[in-house]
Amino acid sequence: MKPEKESSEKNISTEEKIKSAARIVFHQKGFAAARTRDIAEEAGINLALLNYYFRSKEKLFNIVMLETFQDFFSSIFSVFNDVDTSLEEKIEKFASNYIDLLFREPEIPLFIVNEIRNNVGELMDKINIRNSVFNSEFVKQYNKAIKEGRIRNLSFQHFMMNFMGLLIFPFIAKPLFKEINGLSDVQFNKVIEERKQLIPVWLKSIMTV
Amino acid sequence: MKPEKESSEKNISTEEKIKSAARIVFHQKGFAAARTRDIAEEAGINLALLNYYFRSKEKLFNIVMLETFQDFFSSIFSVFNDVDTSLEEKIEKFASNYIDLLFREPEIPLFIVNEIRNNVGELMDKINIRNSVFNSEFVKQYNKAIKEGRIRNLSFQHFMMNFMGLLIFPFIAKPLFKEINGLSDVQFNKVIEERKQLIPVWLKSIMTV
DNA sequence: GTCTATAACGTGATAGAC
DNA sequence: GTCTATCACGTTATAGAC
Repeated sequence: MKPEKESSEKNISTEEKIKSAARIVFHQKGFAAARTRDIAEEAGINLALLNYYFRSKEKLFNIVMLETFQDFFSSIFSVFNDVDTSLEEKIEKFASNYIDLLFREPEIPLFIVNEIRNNVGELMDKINIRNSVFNSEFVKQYNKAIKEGRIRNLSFQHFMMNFMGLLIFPFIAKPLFKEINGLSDVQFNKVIEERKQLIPVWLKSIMTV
Repeated sequence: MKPEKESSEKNISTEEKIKSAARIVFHQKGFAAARTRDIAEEAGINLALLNYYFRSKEKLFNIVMLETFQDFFSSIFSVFNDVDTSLEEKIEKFASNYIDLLFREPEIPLFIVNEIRNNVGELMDKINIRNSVFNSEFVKQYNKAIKEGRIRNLSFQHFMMNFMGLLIFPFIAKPLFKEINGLSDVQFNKVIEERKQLIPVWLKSIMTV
């Protein structure tokens, strides 16, 4: 009775409708606060169909979560593994690309961070992010630059915390920053836009102090 | 029937027991995923007592949230408004104090950021953080330093995003950093401990580039 | 004030008609 | 495949005895 190998247009379309509705609702509310009824409504379908296609809320969530992670991290590694760019160019390109990505999907960082905490391990194994990072062209170039004395001998751990903190945290704490500085959405985005250029400059100054 | 002005030892003690149990559970799981049964069990009391003292899960949550915010932000402003320290000293002291605070209560940043998003406004008004920041001694010193040309003309918005991002983000993304770098809890804490000294140095180099 | 028992409700999931 | 109606269960909240 499960629609496993079906390929009629209508079938695929409905399944995708549910999945993309689930992305929206889960990203916004997290697993616990999201209701299957919200997802069904967002998708414009009946609640029963959700269970027909995905069997349970949890199974649907796991699919959404895994896809979100893969999307999010694959966009990182495409820049990190480009063999034709220097370390400095990678940093600039990454900052710019990543901020664009966060403009498009600003809820993802908080979603990822929350659900990692509730999952720990089970998920991490599936995407094996550790190896992807350490075998990347970026890390090789980073270590080479240190060996050649071109940048300060700062552990990659600190570098990553700095880079991600500077890029991602403003999105995570967006409502707080907006309130403190009295910014509209447009003004906030303008401040973030400036950071595309600023963050690489700041990182460079940190690395060469 | 409500225990409004009661002051017998036993009464206060039970109310406090529930509230501090609620802090623990809410901080860990957020509002939606926390169950009143968890809180009652954590407090070592009967579930009915929770409703007797606080009327509802939501009312209890609002109290916990407000107190958490006040604790968290008041610890900021005590450093920011010390008139006897320089800008540089405030940055050093704040970094050190704040990291110690986060060691003690590492779930708070994620809790705050999540619940601000689900609340927006209603909560912000109550603590009026905007005025507290802009009237602080810290901001005055920051602007004075710019006017005197001692530091770069970088808007306070960016400075705050940088400072908070460098300090707080590692705690928010702790499981991710631990996994990527293959760190134990002890090793992770050691890395963070190093940042107490490093972050002020980095900020200074950013501000004088 | 504190407990047990239970009501009232919301939510995930399924049966069965079409 | 899609819908309506309903079940089954977990959770919040309350009534009432002590």
